[in-house]
Amino acid sequence: MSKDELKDKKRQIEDDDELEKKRIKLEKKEKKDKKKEKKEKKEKKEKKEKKEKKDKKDKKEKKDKKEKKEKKDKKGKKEKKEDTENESESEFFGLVKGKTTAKQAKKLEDAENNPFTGKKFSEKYREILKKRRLLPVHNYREEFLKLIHKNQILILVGETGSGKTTQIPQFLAFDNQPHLENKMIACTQPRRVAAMSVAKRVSEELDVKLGSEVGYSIRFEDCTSDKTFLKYMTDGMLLREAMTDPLLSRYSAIILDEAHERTLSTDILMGLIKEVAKKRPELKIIVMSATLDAEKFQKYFNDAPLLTVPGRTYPVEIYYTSEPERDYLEAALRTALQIHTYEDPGDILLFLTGEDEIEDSCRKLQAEADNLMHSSTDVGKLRCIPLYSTLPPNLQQHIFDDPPPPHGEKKIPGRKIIIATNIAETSLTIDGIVYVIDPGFSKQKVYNPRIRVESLLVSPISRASAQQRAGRAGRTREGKCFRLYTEESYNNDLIEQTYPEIMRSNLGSVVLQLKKLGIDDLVHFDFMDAPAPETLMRALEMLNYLGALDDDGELTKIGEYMTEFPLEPQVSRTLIGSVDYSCSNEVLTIVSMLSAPNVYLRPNDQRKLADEYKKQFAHPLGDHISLLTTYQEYIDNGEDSKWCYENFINHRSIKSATNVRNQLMRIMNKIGLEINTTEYKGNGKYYYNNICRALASGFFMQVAHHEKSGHYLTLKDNQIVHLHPSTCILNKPEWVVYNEFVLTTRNYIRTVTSIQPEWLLDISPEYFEDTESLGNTEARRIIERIIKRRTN
DNA sequence: GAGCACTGC
Repeated sequence: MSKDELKDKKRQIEDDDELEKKRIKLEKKEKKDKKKEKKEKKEKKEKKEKKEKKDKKDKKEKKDKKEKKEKKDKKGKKEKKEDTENESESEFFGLVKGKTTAKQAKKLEDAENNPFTGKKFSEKYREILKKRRLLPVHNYREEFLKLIHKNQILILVGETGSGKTTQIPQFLAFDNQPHLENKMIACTQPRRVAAMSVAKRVSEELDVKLGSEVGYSIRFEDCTSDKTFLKYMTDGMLLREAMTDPLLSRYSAIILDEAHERTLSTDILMGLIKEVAKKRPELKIIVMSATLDAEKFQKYFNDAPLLTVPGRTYPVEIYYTSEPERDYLEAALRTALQIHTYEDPGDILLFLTGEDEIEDSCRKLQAEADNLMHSSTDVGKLRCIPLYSTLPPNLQQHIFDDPPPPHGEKKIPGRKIIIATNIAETSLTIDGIVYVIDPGFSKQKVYNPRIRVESLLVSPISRASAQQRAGRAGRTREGKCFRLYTEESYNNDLIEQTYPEIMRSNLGSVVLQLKKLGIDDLVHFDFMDAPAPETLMRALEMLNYLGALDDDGELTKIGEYMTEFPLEPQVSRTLIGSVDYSCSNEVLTIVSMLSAPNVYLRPNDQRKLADEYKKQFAHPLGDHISLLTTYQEYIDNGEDSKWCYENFINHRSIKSATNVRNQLMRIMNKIGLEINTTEYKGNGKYYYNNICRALASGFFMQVAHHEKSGHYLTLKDNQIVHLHPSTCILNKPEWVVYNEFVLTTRNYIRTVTSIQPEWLLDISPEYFEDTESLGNTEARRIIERIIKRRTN
């Protein structure tokens, strides 16, 4: 095991390097291609550029006109007919914007030259085109066009394999012709990889280079140019853009894909876009979803029409248990062995809830299956493969391995079983799965606004999830899904849809974003599903204490700054505050480390050793300083992957911290926040003191006091908490700030740093001066004593 | 003396 893991680790590092190399190669290649193209296209380009310049001028004029008009419209609510008339004048090979037909588009697609580039179509293009036309969505092109001509908003439901994500934006491009107006079509995705890979695919389908006419935009990477008219992006990225351009004026159309996933960003975007639609009647909006929950979307978007496109999947037979299962783990493993013994060849996908559970089950099942194989000549080999997000990518790759070869004299074929978290329900599709085992549970985030704690709870899944899971069995041929609950339970106990994230989260950053978007009345904001009022109140209250909102609920200067950072409010407040404590350079590092996934590796069989290595970074003041030291050591050692490996540091994680750090630093420069540092003298007392004060300046609402009774109590909520065992703090300091409250077997506070109570009163007198709210605690009496001393 | 469903800016 240990050797394997070490190997895997090495491989992981190598993989990273290889990726880097590949990327460089690609970049080089792209440069070469560019040169070639340049030669070939010089003449054409020049002509085109002239034309484009002209067009741009025209467009600018139009824009100006438009803006003027919009202003007028605001005042007098004049009709906007003229606008659309102007735009329909621009022509695209005889296709009139907003009036095109599928036949016309087909003709352009079949032409000699690419209508978007003027370049001759490649052979590859024609091959792909043939396949594209076999996609189910293709039969609905005309219908789609008719609907989008007549309506501003369209709901489109397409099951897996319909081709909606790749085709619909292209269908729209021929009709909407954003390139003629220097505008873009945006298509949002909940995940980065999806945005990247779909953009790549579509650029091939349109026979253009990725990043030119078709591009993508995700955090840390903007792969677009001024030619781009079709942009795939993460939903969070579009939301970011909306903060500086609330009318989304760069876009002529917006497609929200995977809307059924109801991420925080999609939900906010939906509310926002509904508003923008009123102000921009020419903006086209398509909301795409995979489930049959379309009615809700229709209703929300003022009874928008619905287009349903069938998918291309195979039927899946569903089996329920006749009695409820007491122990879903035991039942899952039993079912897996039964399938392996009695069912036809085909791989299995088993859904469990978390890393530990998966690793345990893998071991158990592997042992039992091996036993079975040795004791019976009718059973083949079973290979168990774990899958969860924190698994290194090279280990994740095993899910694509071939099943084990036939075994024994009877040549019984082998089978693989993938034991996965919810990652296999949304993010990753695995082909070749024929059997799905669904115990009906997943870990879900829940938020308790009363004690302001988010935690993960194993909870029953929704019917929509159950359907999604079952569907995983029918991607390559007919499959079977074994649900480890009764049919009655499915119908009566499971909820229809998982509650959207917005109803299960701390809304601090959401509220801040909405304020920045100019939404003043949050309580009456048109959410598709409104969050609990108490959650909103908690968020407003917190932002007020942080100084991001004034007492009237208006965004302050500090609040403005905070919205610039892709960070939780407490964290961005800390970063801004650190400038005043002359340590923004160090705090920048700390918050970047907090943003990255845990950097400390702890391989199962080397835990003690790993802990020993971690101690070299430990600092008596607390874990935040340890993070700082770790990062500084990493930099001092040349950002070396070997050094990481030898010191049990996750290279990928710490590399992502450097990425985040660079981004945050750019933002600080942009808004004019100084990057400063306190001179390190002697034992560094002032240096560290300032850092701890800065931490308290953002996290003063997350303070715990070590009471004489021996345990820590959080201030205000008076929860009994324990220092998380991963902490580097040995002597329990009397006062601490914590980064995270984690609720597992006990209440833990994680990533903890020692502070002084006097600081708290300096930082936020209004939060602490109301000492009654601190409860009947020692902490309260100490605070009261300090106040008294100060007034004297 | 223990964990971390999954994402995103």
